[in-house]
Amino acid sequence: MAKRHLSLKDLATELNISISTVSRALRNHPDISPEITKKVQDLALAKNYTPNPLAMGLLKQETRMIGVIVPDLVTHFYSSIISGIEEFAKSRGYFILLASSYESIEREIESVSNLLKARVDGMIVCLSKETDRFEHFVRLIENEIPLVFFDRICLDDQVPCVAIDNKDAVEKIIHHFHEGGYQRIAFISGPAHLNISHDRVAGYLSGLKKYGLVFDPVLLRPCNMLIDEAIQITDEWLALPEPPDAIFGINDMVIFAVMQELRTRGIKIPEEIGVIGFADEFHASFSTPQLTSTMHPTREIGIKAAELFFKKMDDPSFSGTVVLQTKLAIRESSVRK
Amino acid sequence: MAKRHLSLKDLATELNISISTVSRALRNHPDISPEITKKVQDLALAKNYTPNPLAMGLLKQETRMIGVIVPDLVTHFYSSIISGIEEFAKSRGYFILLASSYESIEREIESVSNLLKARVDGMIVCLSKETDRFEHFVRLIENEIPLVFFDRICLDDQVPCVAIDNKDAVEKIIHHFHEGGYQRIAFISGPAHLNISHDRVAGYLSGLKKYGLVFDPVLLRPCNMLIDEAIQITDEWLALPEPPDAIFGINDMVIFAVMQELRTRGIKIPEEIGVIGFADEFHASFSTPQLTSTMHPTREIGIKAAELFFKKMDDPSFSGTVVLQTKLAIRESSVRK
DNA sequence: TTCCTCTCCGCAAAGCTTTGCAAGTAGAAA
DNA sequence: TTTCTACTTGCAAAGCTTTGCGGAGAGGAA
Repeated sequence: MAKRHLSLKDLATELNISISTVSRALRNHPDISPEITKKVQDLALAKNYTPNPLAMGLLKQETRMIGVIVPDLVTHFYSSIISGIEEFAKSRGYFILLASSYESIEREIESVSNLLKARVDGMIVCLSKETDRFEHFVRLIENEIPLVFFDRICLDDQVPCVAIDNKDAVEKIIHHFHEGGYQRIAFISGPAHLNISHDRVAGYLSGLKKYGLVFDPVLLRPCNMLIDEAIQITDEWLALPEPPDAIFGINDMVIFAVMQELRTRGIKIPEEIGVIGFADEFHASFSTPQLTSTMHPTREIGIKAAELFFKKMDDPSFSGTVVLQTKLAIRESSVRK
Repeated sequence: MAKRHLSLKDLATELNISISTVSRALRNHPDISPEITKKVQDLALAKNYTPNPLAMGLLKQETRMIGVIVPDLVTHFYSSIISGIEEFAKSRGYFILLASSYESIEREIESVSNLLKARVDGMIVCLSKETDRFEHFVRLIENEIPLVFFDRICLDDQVPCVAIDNKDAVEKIIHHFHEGGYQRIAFISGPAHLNISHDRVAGYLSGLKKYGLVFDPVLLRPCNMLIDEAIQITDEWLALPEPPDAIFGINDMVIFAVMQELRTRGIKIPEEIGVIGFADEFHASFSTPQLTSTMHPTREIGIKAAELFFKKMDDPSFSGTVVLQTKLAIRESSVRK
């Protein structure tokens, strides 16, 4: 199809000198005379020569590509993080090879394998919601392939991770609800094996305790992050003799589903039930009522993850988790008039 | 850093045969005896050998990577299309190299250049909103590098394109408003040089005519797709002696800004002003009131774009625009009770 | 004049794969 | 026994770049 790209050989032929001289001239090697150097560089510029990354990669044993695996591409949370990673990577001359696990561990494993086949220099990953075993990542570690996790993390004793302060984030939510006079705070959590779930549950328990609220096991429900499930749970709570007066959930999906269900049933937010989500600016601001939510520093997460990635490249023994703080953006859905 | 990947040489050394024999054995070449073939394949499987794409690329003059340039990564519209492209590409054994133009023509040009340096086999692109000159793409065409545009397109006499039926989409909107008794329909369009703008304007004009509505130039405003601008335009319309009774806009951003402004001013949707957007399911369904909107077949756009890409690879002379139909999802924001 | 020392440039290998061609062995035919 | 065919396998080049090392030429010193 495409015409062949220009190579050193082409330049060398045109100038009637050897390939190695051209190569050296382009890198300003002192062995090469100023005249030839100039002639070569001028021609390269005029003809728009760029070195062939395949050849370089073969030689240097690197592709300058980072594999990025996310649960999905369309959720704002992930696309924003990807955007951050991409920006930082680009500044270092690296490209991103994107793969989606579609929240499935099988496809996650497949993605790891595909990226490996593509010879990426390393990977930045957010676990799928199903991921409760990690052999596919252990294999990477054993082969000393740089790896970084973000948000949903594991193996953090060996792998650099970027996470938010999940416990603190939930305590902030409890605090805010408590201040507004809400008493029975319900939490739709995620799959138990995910760090974001149990860290947030920890925050839920410690938060309740801290503010002298009673823990009712009925009001803590794990879920698989599906809309129908969230609606189902909401229904069950509303059927309780003592239903909750506040609900928060583990992500956008879940909490918007709750809001819609409450609205369908004519339950007023925030008067009857206060609602808080983990959502992004755009969604939260344009919903009605505007949604109080924990704001993730998404772009920062991406940039930090990329930063750790390069650190890991330089120092294979590097690990440790960077914890970023969240901010509770208080809007209408949790503030009674 | 990472340990070297396994190569044919490693297998050859281990089996005490030549590299070429290993290569042939893996591809079931008839010249190789069944015993050796089996031995090689077993070892390759056991050791998890995968061919080095850099070497293959160098040899075959292809990278099996497609460069994808979008205005941004975080808008659902684009991420969903990317997801579609990725899926189709993966099924063909291709990877995607992602780049964002951030709606800037300079960064778009830079991205084209970066992807070229990375030696992608071709590109799939959605123009930035600023893009009103196309030399950077003409250069690709001249070098016979496969190129496909989607949504915001140009050079469609030489480049395969995927677009939606913009004119028809807007006519549907006008039709629906008209049926609901709305008379003064206002349209916040986009930059004049984009096809999506002028095609939709064409639909606006033909739609008004078709349904016997008067065209008032004041109610057709181009904008640069910024929130503040949309709010500003809304304000100006509301200050008119005869304000519009229906508004639709060129994308999510714009129309949510309008809704928020109307809400701030206590103007009832859809009773006083009907509103329709070009938005995605998720946003539209969870807003209040639920937003009537033109649904893009985003995933299909992505898949189709990828399909055309491969067609273009096979046949360099191929071009032509595939037009996909939209559907107007009627929800609350445009239906008076 | 002869030898030494710079200066400047080219050869060749390595990194990995595919593939045309040459070469080897074994068996069969003469 | 000799020669030819058929069957297997290996050599080497190409695709592109970097770099150690060897070499050629020029100039100066002895």
